[in-house]
Amino acid sequence: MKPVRTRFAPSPTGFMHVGNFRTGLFAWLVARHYGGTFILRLEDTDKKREVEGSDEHIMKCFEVLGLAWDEGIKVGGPYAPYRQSERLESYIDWARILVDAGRAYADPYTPEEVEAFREEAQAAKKPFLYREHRPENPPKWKPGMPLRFKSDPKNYEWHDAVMGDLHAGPEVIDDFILIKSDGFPTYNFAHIIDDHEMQVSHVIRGQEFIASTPNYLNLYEALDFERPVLAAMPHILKADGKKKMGKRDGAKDVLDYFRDGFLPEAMVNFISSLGWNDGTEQEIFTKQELIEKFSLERVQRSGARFDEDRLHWMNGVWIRSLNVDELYARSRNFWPKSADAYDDAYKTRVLGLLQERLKYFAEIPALSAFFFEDLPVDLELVDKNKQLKKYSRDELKSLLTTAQASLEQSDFSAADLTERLNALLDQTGQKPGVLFSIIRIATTWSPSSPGLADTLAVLGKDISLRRLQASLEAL
RNA sequence: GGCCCCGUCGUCUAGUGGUCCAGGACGUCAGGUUCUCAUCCUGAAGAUCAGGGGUUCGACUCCCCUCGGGGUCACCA
Repeated sequence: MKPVRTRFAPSPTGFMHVGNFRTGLFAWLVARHYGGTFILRLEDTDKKREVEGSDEHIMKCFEVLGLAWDEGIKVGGPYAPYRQSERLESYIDWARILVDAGRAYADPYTPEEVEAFREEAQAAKKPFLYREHRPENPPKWKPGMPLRFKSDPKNYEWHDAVMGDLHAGPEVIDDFILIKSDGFPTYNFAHIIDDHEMQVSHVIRGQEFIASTPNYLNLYEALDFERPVLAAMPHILKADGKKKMGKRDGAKDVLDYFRDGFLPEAMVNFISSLGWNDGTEQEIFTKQELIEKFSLERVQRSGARFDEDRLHWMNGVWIRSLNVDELYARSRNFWPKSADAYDDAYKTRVLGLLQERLKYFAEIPALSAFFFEDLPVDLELVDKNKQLKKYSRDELKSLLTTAQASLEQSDFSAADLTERLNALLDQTGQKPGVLFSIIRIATTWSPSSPGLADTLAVLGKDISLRRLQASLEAL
């Protein structure tokens, strides 16, 4: 078997969304699975659509999710350069070979004339086929003129690693443009030359290319290139597709998720689960497991919707699986301004309490606010509380006073706090629903918080007692 | 419009002729875990396998038709 070499070859036309990225991830997985090579190539042959900075963006997506490329832009490799705009001579060379073999010719028409042909076909409700207007004596081609492939229409059957056996008739094969008048090759031509020169073994791309595959097959023959393994990836659809699951993808920028504090492990796990599974009931996969178990044959043929709820759940699973120190190291950029005054040890303890209720890091400020600053007294928390609203302010105050007396004696270790809180239950004859609720509210003024004893232990004696006193005065 | 691809719980999916009156996960709902939120545990609802015809002793699985969705028909990728 030939060495496995896969590539991801995006065009630098904007940010990368989850759908694009998954294609790259799968190509990466195939390479790693077979101990092969993963190439990151840039298809920048359309200068008009190019968006500055997208190459950096693309690379960052891979870097941030921990997917290294062995050859490609920035890192180089034996088949450099890996930007198509820097490989122009190569395309011209192959174009000349095709011209000399009588398999390519100059397109003598103006864009307007071609457009007229197209409209004609449209009016007749027929698909447009340039070859029906193939000129009899085309001028000799030279750079600056559009060059077309002289196709040889025929039936094709081919195997797609994902879609299975596919076929198409000669009616879909046409004389497409090889080299544009600006001297740049089209994707249709350039990717075939590059894949051949770079020894790419698996061409993994979106299923929108299925329709043009017969043309590529025809070109492979004209060039006498070996066919690579072909794999068409189904699309990822919008989550809120409702009835009109129309528009494809619509997914967010991959980096947006990273900015919101989703873990690379979870992103890779989740994206790979969109359209792939290993046939067992396993849901959580490490990158290593993915590498071992992945196969194109098990990729789904139908499109998948991007369900953020499921991503949230999965990210939570990964957050809970990390130890706190590791988690803290990764969460550094997500703490609120008010946390600046506190040291790493304190924030790590806070994070320890947040860990099991965090879905992604961007939630940290909202969930941890009361650990860093006194929240305003909000009497509604008391008045709207199902248990507390049955009691008068004086009764509640009396409970707090009793608690205050006991807590003043505490060393504020979680163990001692737990013991005292339990003793307070006996002493006041109250249910936890009442006693703990009022203490929790009086020390956090937050609608929710981690367990009372743990929260007080992290808050510490000074802050806890000070807030208790302030609340006593405010009630 | 031509050609091509797809169609199992709301969502991601298991399923390759019988072990499926269809299994798992997310989500939802209910209950439990000394307060809240979350975690964790238990349970429930949820898919006439898009519909209709065949083939077969037997079909989610094979064939045909219909419907629905998507892709493509660029000097874009």
